[in-house]
Amino acid sequence: MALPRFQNLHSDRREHILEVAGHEFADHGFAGASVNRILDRAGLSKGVLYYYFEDKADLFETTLEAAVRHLFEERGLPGGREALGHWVETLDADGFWDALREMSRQSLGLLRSDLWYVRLARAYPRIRQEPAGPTLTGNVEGLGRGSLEALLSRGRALGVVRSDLPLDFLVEVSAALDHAGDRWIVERLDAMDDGELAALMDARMDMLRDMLDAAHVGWEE
Amino acid sequence: MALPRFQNLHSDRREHILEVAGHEFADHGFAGASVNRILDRAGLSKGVLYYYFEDKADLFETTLEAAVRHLFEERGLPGGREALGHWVETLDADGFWDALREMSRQSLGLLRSDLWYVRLARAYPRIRQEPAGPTLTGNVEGLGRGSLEALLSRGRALGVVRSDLPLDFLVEVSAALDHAGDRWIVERLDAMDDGELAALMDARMDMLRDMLDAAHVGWEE
Amino acid sequence: MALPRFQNLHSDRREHILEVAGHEFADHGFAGASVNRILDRAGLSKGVLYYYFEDKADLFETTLEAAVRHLFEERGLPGGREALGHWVETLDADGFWDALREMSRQSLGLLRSDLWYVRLARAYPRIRQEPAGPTLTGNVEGLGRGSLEALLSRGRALGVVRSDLPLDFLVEVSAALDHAGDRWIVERLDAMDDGELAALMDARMDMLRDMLDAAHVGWEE
Amino acid sequence: MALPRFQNLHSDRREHILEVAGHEFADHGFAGASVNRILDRAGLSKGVLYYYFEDKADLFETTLEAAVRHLFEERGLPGGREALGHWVETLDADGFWDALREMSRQSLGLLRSDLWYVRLARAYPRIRQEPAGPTLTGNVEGLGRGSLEALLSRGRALGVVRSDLPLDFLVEVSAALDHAGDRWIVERLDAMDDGELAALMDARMDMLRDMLDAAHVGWEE
DNA sequence: AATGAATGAGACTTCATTCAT
DNA sequence: AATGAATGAAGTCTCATTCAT
Repeated sequence: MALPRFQNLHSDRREHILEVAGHEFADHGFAGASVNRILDRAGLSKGVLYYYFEDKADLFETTLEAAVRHLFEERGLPGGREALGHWVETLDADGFWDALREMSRQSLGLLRSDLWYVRLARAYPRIRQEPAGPTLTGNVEGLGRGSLEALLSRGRALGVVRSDLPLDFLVEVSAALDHAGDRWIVERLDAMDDGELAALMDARMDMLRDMLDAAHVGWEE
Repeated sequence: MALPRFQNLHSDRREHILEVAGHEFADHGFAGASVNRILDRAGLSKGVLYYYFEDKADLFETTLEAAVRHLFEERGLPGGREALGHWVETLDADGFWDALREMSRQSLGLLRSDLWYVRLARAYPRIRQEPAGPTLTGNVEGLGRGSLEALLSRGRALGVVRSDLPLDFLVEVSAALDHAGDRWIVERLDAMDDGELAALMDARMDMLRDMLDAAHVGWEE
Repeated sequence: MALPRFQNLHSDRREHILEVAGHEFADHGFAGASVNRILDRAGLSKGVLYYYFEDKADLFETTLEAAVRHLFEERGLPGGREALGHWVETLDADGFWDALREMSRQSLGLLRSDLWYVRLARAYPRIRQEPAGPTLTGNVEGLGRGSLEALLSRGRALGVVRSDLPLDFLVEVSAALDHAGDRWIVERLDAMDDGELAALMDARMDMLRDMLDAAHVGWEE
Repeated sequence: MALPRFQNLHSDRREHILEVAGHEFADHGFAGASVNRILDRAGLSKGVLYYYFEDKADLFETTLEAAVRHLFEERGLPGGREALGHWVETLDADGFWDALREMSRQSLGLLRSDLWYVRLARAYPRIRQEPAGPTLTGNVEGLGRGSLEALLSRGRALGVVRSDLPLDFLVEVSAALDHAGDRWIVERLDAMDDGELAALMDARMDMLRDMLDAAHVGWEE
């Protein structure tokens, strides 16, 4: 994580660095991103990066974490795992699938945005798979998928999500399905009318529910 | 695609080049792969690669196509789209889900292998998403996902696969679910006993069937 | 010069090689021309070039010589220096400037052609100046500028060309003026009407005559 | 043009880079020049060139521009087009041909020099014609031929230079004649005594005047 | 007589990172 | 506290030429 001095930086400058880096990583992935390009575009000297960050991986991690924080704030959710947990615990069995639907809708909504942290979040599942990618600490990794994991965990406690499979597995597979659907839809966004879009979104949601439904039972963790 | 002379090469040597390249691309993706490393490991001189291939992208494409061909042969399936089509057409409604289960099982079986073409096939969905990736011809691209697409298309004709969503969408989402499940499983393979493995495999299959089942209707393409 | 076996080649094939090489050298100069590209385009094997030619420079020299020969034949002039000399000796003082005018006109006429030997001849003055260019034997070099040199020499004998400066100098300078004028004109050919073109051509010719006129006297060689 | 940091470089070092590059380009042209060789000879590391310049073309352009600037300073002329214009406007009809003679003499004087900027200026007309040459901005291009063009333009205003042909044409043709003459002379410099040299120089000058003289009239631009 | 596979040096360029100031 | 010049390895690709067959 960024060296402590980074926090002492004027917040405008800090944010600007993160923005430029966020776009670069979103555009080119981790390995493909160019530190030089980031520095150029941010109008920074070469040395400054290594003054504030350990290395490229550290910059990426810091940027990603900031992106997650921005996303939480954007949705009116308090940042951090704890606060998220509180929100999730307010859900009851009746509202559960609606909450999931809401989360699913947001993931698509994000696709249209050009905000750096949205773009980075969108690119993250891809970057995560890069062979030469940075080894992310559990912290950022957890925050990134925290919403979904917390939600499903709560769903299980409420008895509406299947418990015959490991929670991790469900999270992984649900996220993949979500992202694949997003990608497919967004590529054809211009060619679709609102009716088709709504139908696809609902179908994707139904798929998720069908997959996760508590009708399946039996796995003990 | 590779210059014609590549086909005239002694098959051992040809295969060796493909193997080395396959491992490199599987390990590092397209952009991350190093032509120099491939050349070194294959014991080739600096310039020879460009005697057989147009460029790096051509090498990748050729390697990928060879991998697909190997996979077809491995499974006892005749190569090429036509032959695949014939096989798919022999399926009837009763045998359909079993065929899908079989295909799904195979995708997992592949994960344990260290054969270059298996590793490359496994890495392909990831490479495909690289921002600076090579633009693949529809040919290779099609062959790679041909099995699943042909299968689902047949399933639809048999009335067992839902027709309320675009076929493409189903293919994309099914493949993503398949791969995500594979990845999760293979990372924990050593810590699982056979019972758990079988249960997961079946669950993944059930998820696929639930998603694709013809119980959902109404989308017109 | 090309190894003797080159002459034994079937004339169609020989001509084809020269044509492809001629275009390549005309397009890219000597250093910039790619032997590989020539070989590819002519459908020849790598080895064949070094079977018929010493090296790249030899190929260039041979091609250039063939181009000169073609040009002589095209103009209905017999090839070689001797024959040219005979033709020049038929000129008398009255016809001299007309012959020069004719020669000047032809140089422009050549600019419109896409024949390989014309293009090569056109490119030659440029190639000649390349620092890494081939050291040309006096033979080809002489043939290329032979017409002009013979003509001016004859003009001197007839008393119409100045003898106060070295012949070589006059040849060099006249050729440069000719080529520079050509280049300027051909770049604007599409934007000129026939009247302007004729005026320029005449002006260029007058310049040449003014430069060369025997009114200037006194240089002893 | 060179990245701004190049201007901040210590002037010795800057000049040294330009000198090495100037010699290299003068010796081998643009395409033939080797960036590696320049780096080696200047004692620079492999990457540093791209820290100061965009690419090879940018290095060339920068070097050329610096050469032009040096030449202006050398002749005691203020750099830039404006200043040149002022000087030219001081000429009157009587002094015009003397000024031209002076300029012509200087062009020969330059030929003896081994200064990098002189050599580059001398090589420029050749480099300009390279098929794969860099596309030069009008700025450098203009400065290089600015003197002659400004001079002829002034000559026209004074009524001593012919106006029956496009100014561009006269510039192009005069420059070519000048260069060809220079080249011829310099190659034989050692074998000539002062009298011969003076005679040739005068003759070349007379040729130029004969060509350009206002005795010819009628072309409207 | 003719091939064509193979060479390896060298081309231009980008990279993440360091370090003296 | 912060800079920015400098590094040098590695990147992909092209080149003219050779040589065993």
